[in-house]
Parts: sequence; structure tokens; C-alpha cells
Amino acid sequence: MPTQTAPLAGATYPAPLRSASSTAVPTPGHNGAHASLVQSMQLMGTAIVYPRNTEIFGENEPADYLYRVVTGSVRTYKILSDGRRQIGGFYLTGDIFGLEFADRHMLSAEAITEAKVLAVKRRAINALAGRDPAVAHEVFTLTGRELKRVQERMLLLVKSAQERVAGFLLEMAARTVAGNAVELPMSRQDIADYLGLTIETVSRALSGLEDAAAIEVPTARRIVLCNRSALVRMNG
Amino acid sequence: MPTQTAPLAGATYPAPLRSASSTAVPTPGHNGAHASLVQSMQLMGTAIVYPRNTEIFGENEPADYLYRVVTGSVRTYKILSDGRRQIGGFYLTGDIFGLEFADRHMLSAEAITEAKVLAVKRRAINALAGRDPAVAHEVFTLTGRELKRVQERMLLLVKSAQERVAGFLLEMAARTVAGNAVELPMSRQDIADYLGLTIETVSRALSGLEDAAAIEVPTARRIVLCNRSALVRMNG
DNA sequence: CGATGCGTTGATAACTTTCAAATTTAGTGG
DNA sequence: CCACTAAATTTGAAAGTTATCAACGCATCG
Repeated sequence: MPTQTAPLAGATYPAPLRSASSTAVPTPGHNGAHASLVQSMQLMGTAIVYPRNTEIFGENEPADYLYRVVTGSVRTYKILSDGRRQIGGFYLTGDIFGLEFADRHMLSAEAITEAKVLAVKRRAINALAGRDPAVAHEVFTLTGRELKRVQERMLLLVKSAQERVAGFLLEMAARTVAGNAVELPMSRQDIADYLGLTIETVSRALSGLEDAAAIEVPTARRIVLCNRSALVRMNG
Repeated sequence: MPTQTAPLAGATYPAPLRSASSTAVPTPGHNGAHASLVQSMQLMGTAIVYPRNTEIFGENEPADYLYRVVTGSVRTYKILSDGRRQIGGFYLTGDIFGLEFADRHMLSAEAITEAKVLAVKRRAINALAGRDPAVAHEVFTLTGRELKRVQERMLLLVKSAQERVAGFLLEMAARTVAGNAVELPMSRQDIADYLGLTIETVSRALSGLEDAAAIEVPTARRIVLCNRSALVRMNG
């Protein structure tokens, strides 16, 4: 089914959020908005280090925890019936993941690089949200941002290969502190599975952007955005 | 950005839901779950009839109302910078639309066929949700379903044309009461803009499915699903 | 130094779009 | 109610894009 709208703006919800359904990805990067949630997770949470490419949780497992990336990076994904892998999202330092409307994960999560992850019992956060409206509000903000992200992703998926890659780079750049250089933690295969393309097409799109002088690719994982407006233009 | 998870399962949120961000499409069809919300909307709402192809609300307008389709059908959409139109969702009788996390609509809405629409002040619903936890819960359920739908839509968008069309037909069939016949209120152009394809490709995919004896197309708008398992197989 | 994995590049095939035209359907006016 | 015009849909052929298959380069690591 379709597409886009969510709860009510300007509402106050003293609501039960019991086992609704579905999932959403939290907003990475801008964490200033989640001060109390992040802070609380810090206190309640357990930090675990996952080596590269190891599973953090699997599809259909009970969603008992909420996670926050302390260091490293994480991907969520789903294996489709035809064997393809669709990546749900990338989570960088500071990002929160594992948010679910349902009581089971709809996606699996893996460490892309070695990742230190803070895991907090969902129940604990729920209890906290019950006591602290600010925390509850943060959870909603996360949900809202996630919806927006998924929508933007949908818009990305109807574009051409080069537009998708350009959009991806802009997205990663926006999530990364650095000036114009983006350090990609994920492989070309990860990017391809995120954008619904093949690695060859991703590689060619990057080469094309390089030829167009929009980016530089000193190493495969490091990309310099030389001409952001060109990227924006390509992004659609 | 990416993708999928949302609020916390099994939580109780006495939360402020003020101007978060983003949008989501409510779940059409199965309305049994929203008894009290629907009922309340019935009492509070104003019914308006929109002729075919007229605007119900526009992108960036204040999202002051929540809508429910009484009769007819509605589409939400967004015009992309390159002129293409991306359809956000289709809303059939009983469906609720106009849900937003933000205080302005991210999409425009139009009547596909003449549509009788119930419009209810958002504030009124918020107030009701504040008093009635069941209503608040319904709003969350809608949000959760919407997230799930957007995710499924994302999965659809990375597939082949024929898979997308097959998936679309299954979706519409699931939302329609009728046995195996689906009466499509929308044009091929609407379908194409929903699936990120051209009308020609949609038409050819339908012809292909017809050749494969998976469907019959007595008239352009009426489709009979002869072999559902074939469609499911194609759907991925 | 030879494996092994990852990324790039090339050639070809498959798929989708684009452009064009034929066909059907719907709406209007007589 | 019929005829006619306009719009929508289908179909065909050619062009463009992306996937697939294959080879090559480059780095890391035993």
C-alpha cells in the first residue's frame, strides 16, 4: 500500500502504544533533539561491541531492546524471497535504531564496521516515557522523522541510477560532520542494496559523477563533494 | 534516509505529539479496528462532496483537518521538481487520510472519482484522543500501519515492472470487498505514477499478466484475478 | 608472493522509456 | 438515442538505461 501521513500535528497523546504494527528508522545525526532520551539510554543501557558483519538482531526476533550506536555503523536489512537483499537503513554514531511498532523486528541488523552499541530494554524506555513527557515526545519525533525519511527514500527509488547515487551522497554528507568529504563505512554492495541497484551501476554512477567533476573518489570509501549544487541538481 | 522502525511496542505514551515531522498514509479497508475514531469522526465531521479531479487540500497547506472517505476515492500526490507526479497513496471508501506529523500537508489530495469526504478538525480529534485512550491508540495503530505500508511500497519499488503491477493488483484486491474482481477507480496514469512507471509499461505489464492467464481485463478499469498464486509468485 | 575480496571497467543482453500510431472508451451535442 | 469529438488505453518500433556476465586492477592478509 501507499504512503504518507501520520499522527496528528499539535496533539497531546496520553496514549497506549501497544503492539501496533510496523517499523521505522530513527533519525541519525541530529541528536540534540533527543537529549533526555539519549541521556537516559546512557544510564540504563548496556554497551556491547559487535565485530564487523555480525548480527545484532534478526528478523522476527522479539523487539525487546532499543539501540543506540555509540561508535561504528550498522545496517538493517531484509532478504527478499528472490534472494535479493534490501537494506532498510544505515545507522551511524549517535543514531538510534531498533524502533518498532510491532513486538518483533521486521528487519535484521548487522554491524557494518565494528560497532559499539548501547542496548536498552524497551520496557525501561516505555516506563520512562510514561513518567517523562519529554522522553515520550522524543520517541514521537523519532517516529515522525523516520516516516519522513522513508518517504524521501521512496522518492529516491523512482529516480535514475545517477540521481539515486547523488541523493545518497547528499544524504550521507548531511549526516556526517566533515566539510565536503564523506567517509563511507559501507561497501558498494551495501549501497547498491540500499538504492535498489547493482554494484556495477553504483560504481559507474560514481565514475560518472567524477567525470562530471561533481565528486572526487580518492579511495573507494572516501568521497569528496566538489560541487554540491551539481549533485543537488542531479538529485532531482 | 533509510527506513524502518517506529515507536515502542507495548508502550504507554502520555506524550505530547507536537509538530513532529512527516506524513503517513492511514490504513484503508479494514476499519473494524477504528471503531471509536470512525464513530467520533462521524459525529464531529462535516461531509463535503468533491467532484472528480478537484483538490481536497494542497501541499504546504495547514493540516488542520483529518479526512475520511465516505464514498468515492482519493489520491494524494506530489509534483517533483522535474515535473513528474509521484502518487503517495490511494484512499477508498472508509479510508482515513490527511494524517500528518507536521502541521502542514506534505502532499496534495484530489478526488479521483466524485468523492464524499468527511472532514474533522484535527484539534477536535486531538482533544478526543486526550480524553479517550482508545482513540489515541487508534491513531497510533493507523500510524503503525502506515509505516508498514510505506515499507512495503519501498519493497515494491525495487522490483520489475511486472512485479510492481502484480503487487499493486494484489494490494487493491486485498482492499476491496469483491471476490476476484477489482474495480479500479484510478487511471493508468495514476497507477503509473504510483508505481514509478510509465502508462505504457503498466499497460504492457497488464497485457503480459493477461497472456500469462493470471488476470482478465474485461474493461480497462475492471480486472479479474484468475490466478492469485501466479500473481503472488510474480510479486516476489 | 600468491590468495582473496572488493571495486572498476567493458561488452552484451534484458528491460523500460520514448515516440508514434491504432484502438477503444467516454463525454457532448444534436 | 446516435453521432461525433476528445480522452484514455493499447500496441509497435526504436532509443536509452540498467543488469548480467566477464575480465582486470588493487588492496589486504596469510
